[in-house]
Amino acid sequence: MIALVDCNNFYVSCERIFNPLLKDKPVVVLSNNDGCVIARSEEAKQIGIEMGAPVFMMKEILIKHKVQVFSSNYTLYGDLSERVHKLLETFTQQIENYSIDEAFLDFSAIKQKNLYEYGVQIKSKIQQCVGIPVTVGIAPTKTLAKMANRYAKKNQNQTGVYLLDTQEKIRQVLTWTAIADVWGIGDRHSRRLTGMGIHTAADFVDKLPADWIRKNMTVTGERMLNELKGIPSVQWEEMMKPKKGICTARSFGRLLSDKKDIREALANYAASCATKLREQQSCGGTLHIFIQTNIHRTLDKQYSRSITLQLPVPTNSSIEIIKHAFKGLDIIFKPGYNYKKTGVMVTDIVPDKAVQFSFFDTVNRQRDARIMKTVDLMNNRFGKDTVKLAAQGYSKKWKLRQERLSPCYTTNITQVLTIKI
DNA sequence: TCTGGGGTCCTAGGACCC
DNA sequence: TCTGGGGTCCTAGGACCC
Repeated sequence: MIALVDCNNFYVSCERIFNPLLKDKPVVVLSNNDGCVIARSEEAKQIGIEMGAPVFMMKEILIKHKVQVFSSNYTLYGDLSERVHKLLETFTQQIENYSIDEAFLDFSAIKQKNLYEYGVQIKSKIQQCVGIPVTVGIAPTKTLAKMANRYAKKNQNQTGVYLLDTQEKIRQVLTWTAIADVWGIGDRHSRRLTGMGIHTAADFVDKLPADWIRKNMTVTGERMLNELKGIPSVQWEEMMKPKKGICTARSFGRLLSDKKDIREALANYAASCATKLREQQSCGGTLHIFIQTNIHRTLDKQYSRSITLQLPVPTNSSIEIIKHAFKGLDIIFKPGYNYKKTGVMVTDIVPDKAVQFSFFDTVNRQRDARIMKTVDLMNNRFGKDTVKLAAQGYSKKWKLRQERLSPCYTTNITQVLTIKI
């Protein structure tokens, strides 16, 4: 059996740990730049705030119901996520950290007979040690575990733990689950399927021939069908695989037209990509740089362009990646536009131990690697960007709007001390 | 005035090889 | 009337996830 442990309204729950007054009140957390709603408490869901809704369209309802609003604080959420995952590791050896707020646990080696009880133990342990409420769904496959989890969440009479261990229970939940809510069914497929009279997961299993699914929904659809029938078909990914693409891109807090400012933003995003590469001990061989105006401002002149640069030698040095990013920007930047966003994507990623050097290389790579290692060491100890390249600048005209940011309670010592005083 | 930021996998079709 | 039979690699685009 497989369990899916999912943190309830994760970002909101994180904010609540350190601010108990938020309990029982409608709370939302916003996307970068305070643009959209990306997490909602139960109370916020009930008054009709939709996932992904732009904040400026929700203003009235937010004020009317005195909704507590927070900018997203990924430093805080990341740290709490790590604590939850660490704790889960004490329950089973085989664990897949699926996302910031979810993990799959393989129960096949668990001795305890009563898996429902085991689920309850997990739930209370995380509540007690981290303070985050979670829901546990247990079933024979990942897809069914997802479904069991959702069932436990949506049914008030459930305890937050649901065990799908008999054919009758599986049947019941398949009938209860709308096709659009099946893991792996997105907007496109759900519209197509409901148009054909497939409304529930049970319809999908009963009414569609396997070869139709294979033909129209590729092998992914076929796997889903198996999973719903109780045959495990989705791969188990124990180890974190190194990323094949790394991207840092942000909308600016306001529109920018000065190339200097965009350069500075781009330098920071490039440095961030380089840091992520070093974290996973990789180097990137290809760089994609892009800039774009704000597509929502229909009256503005629009421009968007990207460029792909082949690096002479794969690298993870911030110095080099920033240099090449600037070269790309020089080619694609056009003056006279209001820019909204820029970004860097790195692909053709290889392990840093397997870099193919060039006979004609002019870069002192050993020296740069030592510099980067030292910079990382200092930044890990004293905080992000304690040491950075001059090109990353200080003006920060591009920086995010974060008007309602909570403190980094668990990672910033000075901040925490200040709060205590 | 204001609309997020990351990722993955799969397939079809083209270009090329012997 | 008949027009080979394997392969590989790459890219763009679609669909999905959180």
